[in-house]
Amino acid sequence: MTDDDHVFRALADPTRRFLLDLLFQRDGRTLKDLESGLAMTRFGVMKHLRVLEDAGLVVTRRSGREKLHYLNPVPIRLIHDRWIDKYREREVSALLALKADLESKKDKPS
Amino acid sequence: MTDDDHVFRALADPTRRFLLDLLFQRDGRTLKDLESGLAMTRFGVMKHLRVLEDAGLVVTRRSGREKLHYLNPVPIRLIHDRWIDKYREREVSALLALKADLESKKDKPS
DNA sequence: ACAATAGGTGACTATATGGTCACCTGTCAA
DNA sequence: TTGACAGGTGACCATATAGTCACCTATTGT
Repeated sequence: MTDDDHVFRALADPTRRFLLDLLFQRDGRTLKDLESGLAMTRFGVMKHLRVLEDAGLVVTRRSGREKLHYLNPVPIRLIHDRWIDKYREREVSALLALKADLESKKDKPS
Repeated sequence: MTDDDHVFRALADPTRRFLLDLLFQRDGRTLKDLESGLAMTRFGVMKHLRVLEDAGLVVTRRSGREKLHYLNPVPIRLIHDRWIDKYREREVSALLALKADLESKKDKPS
């Protein structure tokens, strides 16, 4: 439908989210590299990377016979801005900070 | 699969994103209210709201025979924090601010 | 040159998903 | 109390999607 539709459909699959996690840790990976971390054939991973690229969540650069993949955070940020205004952002940040605080105290109680 | 899976699958559908848009504009709406804005039967809308509620993107409160729906921004924020660290956040914010600046100048050229 | 390597395409199957309908439950107002 | 109203359930069908495979192209190193 619209353009952002690609982004959300791309994020709907757990394998694709895991690929983004891998690229979040370290950019510029090749298909072979990414494939090795997944219990799936090369073709499946390639299809997923194609979807991510069409969505603009991953950008690529060719280097010889290799294709390097990079994470593009812009679409993620736009999702955030769509449903979180300045008012809600303050609320949510405070809430999550409080939660993180409680979690840390649970780990090492005084 | 995991818990956040519900969130991303919920966001994958354009109708559900539109429902979030409606709740972003104004909270506390009833099913009848939301249904009236969509070219779909009541049952379709109800299914979508159910998915959003299971994902935690929408929270509800009963009031007599009505059920009021509210937007919960927390899962959205968690998506953001998953793939945007402090470093990338500065980059992206600057980029989007620049883009917004160019757009505004395109609208009313000096 | 040529074998190995990295990536790519189109077709196919099983399953998941969106949407509708017939029918049911609980609540409000005259 | 009884009809209208808001919401809910389970089954059903058409389509979209994930994953695999046979087969193909381009680049590298020896």
